[in-house]
Amino acid sequence: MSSVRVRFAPSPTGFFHIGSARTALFNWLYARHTGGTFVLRIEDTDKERNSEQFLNVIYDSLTWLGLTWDEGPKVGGSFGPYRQSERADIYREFLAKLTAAGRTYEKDGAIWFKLLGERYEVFDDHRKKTVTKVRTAPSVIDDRIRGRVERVEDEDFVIFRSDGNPVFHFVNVVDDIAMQITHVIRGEDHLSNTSKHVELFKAFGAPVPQFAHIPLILKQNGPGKMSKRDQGALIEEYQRRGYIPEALVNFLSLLGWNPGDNREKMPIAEIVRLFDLPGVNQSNARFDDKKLAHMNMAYLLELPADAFVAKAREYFAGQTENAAARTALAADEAYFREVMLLSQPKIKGLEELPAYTVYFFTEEFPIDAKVRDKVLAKGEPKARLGELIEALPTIDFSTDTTVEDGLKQLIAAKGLGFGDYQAVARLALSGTNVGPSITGMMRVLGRDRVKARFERFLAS
RNA sequence: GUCCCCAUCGUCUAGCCCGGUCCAGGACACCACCCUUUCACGGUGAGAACCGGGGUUCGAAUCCCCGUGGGGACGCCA
Repeated sequence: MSSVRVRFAPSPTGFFHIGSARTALFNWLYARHTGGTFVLRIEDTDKERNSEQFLNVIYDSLTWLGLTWDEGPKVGGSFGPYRQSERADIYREFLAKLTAAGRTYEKDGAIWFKLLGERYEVFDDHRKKTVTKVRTAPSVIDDRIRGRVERVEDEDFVIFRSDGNPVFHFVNVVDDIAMQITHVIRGEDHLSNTSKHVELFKAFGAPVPQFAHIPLILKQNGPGKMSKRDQGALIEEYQRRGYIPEALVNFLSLLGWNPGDNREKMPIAEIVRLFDLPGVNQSNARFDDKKLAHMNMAYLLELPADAFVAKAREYFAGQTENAAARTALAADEAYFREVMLLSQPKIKGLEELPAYTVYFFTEEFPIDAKVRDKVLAKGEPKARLGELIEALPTIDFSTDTTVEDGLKQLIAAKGLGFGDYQAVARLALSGTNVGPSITGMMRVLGRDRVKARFERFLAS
């Protein structure tokens, strides 16, 4: 194990979103790439806005994505506790050090961090008030992604609120020191905070960690960075919609990073092998759900049969509000499997499955009126269906190929084309014009059900 | 307003560090065609970009400067 220690430090103040997941992923990737340690630390110092529900969403989402942490809540570690709400003593201790060094003062009931340098007053246009500034040397940040960044930190800031709770900048730095974090990999929105953090590290006499500020993910439509309210922003939404976590991770890894060649779909082990901080882009990336969906389809397509059926079953089980899903789940297991495998090469996402397969599980499936009119308008579809019914006893239903052979014999005998039978048979069987191959459909439905549906359609 | 970051097809990006191999490559999306038993998958092809202006240089997507544009920060939120 290398000496690299990175941390992902979310605060449970809202649902877990894409941007947070990507930050977690890049930390995780760096830890795995270097053989280092990935620490999960919960920054829950703002008692007003935290909730256990959001905390569980963080655990669930990280676990679902496969971003397992080496130290943190649930798994422990030698630098715990890993929830800041449980580290009050540590913060008091560190505060005492700062106070002993003469770097703090009290104002309005809060404790402030005192910058070193000459003080002067100036009117701040933006905040519309007079503020006290300090002449300080610029903080130099040697960022592993941005390069050298200079920023002047010229105002004292609060480190303990008047309610006695420590503030983000303080706990963040204290914990990075206490947990011996070597690399701080976080969103670029923190770049301007970094000078505060550097001043604190220095005041503590602690080594400043390596910083790596990754680009932000911008919302797909409209200006600004992606926020929790945006369409498609929440990880749990993808979980609910049956996305393959590996596909989401693969997609996320490509938002701001690439392997240096044209490859996109890659196993996670390969991403881990190639990932490094200097390879991360400096510019923000716009989220593109179409590309994500495409990646998901690619993963779905190559899932082994057992895995696909298991995923499908899991997805259906989660759709408790969906009548089609409930009905499908109640069906015979082997039959369910056949239906799913027939559909696997056809769908773009698991969420299509209940509607896509509804007619396999019930006789009460909807008939698409437009398709019906279209099919009925051409040729003599009902006559063809009658011929099919006659031929049914001679068709071998054991495999797709035998069904196909049977159909071909009929077609040859009548001197017609496949298309003359396909559309009407499909309509009678499924009520629509999209679906798996007609031969596979017939085989899975079975002779009796096929016959009944053909006859019912003729009678209608 | 101040400070910081960024800038290649509509989008994600390769190329930039180490100027010439780039009339700029790949992917998603879109369009056309092919495959086909519907719908997809797949295949082939088309359209589509170096933000603008200066400079350095024999030569700049690549280096420098200035604009402009985009993003972020400026909380007793994190």
